[in-house]
Amino acid sequence: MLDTALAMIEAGGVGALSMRKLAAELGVAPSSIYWHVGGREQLLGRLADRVLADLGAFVASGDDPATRIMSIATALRAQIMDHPSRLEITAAVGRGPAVSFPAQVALAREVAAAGLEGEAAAVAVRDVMFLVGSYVTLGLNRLDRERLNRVSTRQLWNSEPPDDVDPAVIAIMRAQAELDEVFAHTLDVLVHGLL
Amino acid sequence: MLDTALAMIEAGGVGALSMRKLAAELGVAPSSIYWHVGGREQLLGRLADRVLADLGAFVASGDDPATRIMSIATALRAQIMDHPSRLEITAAVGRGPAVSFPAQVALAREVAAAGLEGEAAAVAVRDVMFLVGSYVTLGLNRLDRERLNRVSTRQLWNSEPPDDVDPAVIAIMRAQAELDEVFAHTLDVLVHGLL
DNA sequence: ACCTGAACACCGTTCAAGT
DNA sequence: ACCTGAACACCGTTCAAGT
Repeated sequence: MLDTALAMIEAGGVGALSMRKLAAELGVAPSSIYWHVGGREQLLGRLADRVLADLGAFVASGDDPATRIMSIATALRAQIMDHPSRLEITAAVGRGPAVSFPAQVALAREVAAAGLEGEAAAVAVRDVMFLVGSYVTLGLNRLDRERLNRVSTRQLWNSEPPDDVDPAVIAIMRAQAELDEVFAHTLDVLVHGLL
Repeated sequence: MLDTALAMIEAGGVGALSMRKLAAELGVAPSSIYWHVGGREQLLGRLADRVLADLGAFVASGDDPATRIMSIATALRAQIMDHPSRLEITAAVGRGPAVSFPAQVALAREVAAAGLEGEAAAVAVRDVMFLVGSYVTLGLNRLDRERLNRVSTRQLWNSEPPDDVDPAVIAIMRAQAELDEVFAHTLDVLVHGLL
């Protein structure tokens, strides 16, 4: 039953998990599910337990400290964006941050290896973690609205170009912004600034 | 009617806007609303038009370029976090990014004033805008789950402290992370790194 | 111990019928 | 032109009743 629920979520997001549909899928009355797990919230809680239980450890790669730190941040983001339903599930029960804990610990080690201590080290870990966290949240929000015909700011740079801004800049702002690239660049600047 | 709908959203988020409740509030049959606006999505669309129509311009403050750029980023974030329903509404109809357009233009001006040109300028605008955007998204997600008893990573640093990490770092990680502070620090490092 | 049927209180949306 | 009532197809949840 947990597997069936997971499959529904993986197919259409947490919103696609319906108690009645799940019951139908299992060939059982909706009320039967309530006897077993006790409601939608608890069902998601069980799934969250599972997700958090098989969270892998993180290994940094690269030679210099900056590269190693960036490798962890990038790996965490990739891990989540590759399996968005995992974070969706934990977030739905208010345990989203827990997903990042192993990465946070790995990051703390690398930051120490880079020579940072005490508050400077903690601040570095936090800045990087929140950068990943916020970019991931943004990425998931985008997935949610993928089908909607969005009005991006790109279109606005096209339809209402300000006349006192460098045309070269306007031209670039009109192009598609790749979230991956923006993240990578920001991470680069941030990490080098922190060390 | 748009005002009543807006009031409902401001009180409990976009999720709290129910066609039937809105009808009841107006003392009218649900089907009457459909005659006027044609459905929930179009109602939100109308509200989004309104929000986007009275978007104010941005004025930078401060003397040096870095401060001025940061002032815009901070102001945009504050503006959204102060009136989360505005972004919620535009985001619900896939026009969330449009909210940041005036700030984006202001930012482009300041970046140019700071001496950046062409791609370097565009990259700077983008990095800063996405930082704000991602932090705002994270902030709104938090608002959504405010009532849920969240398991933060702080608690995990407490219950499962890794033994090979500097105790001083662990102590700080256990403390409450203020989103505002993390954002401000990351923005500072990023902007100075970009210029 | 486990499952069902029926009910309750909700949704968004449509549409023939009224005025 | 504007509004209603009734209906349809959904939700999550509860609970007495069955086996």
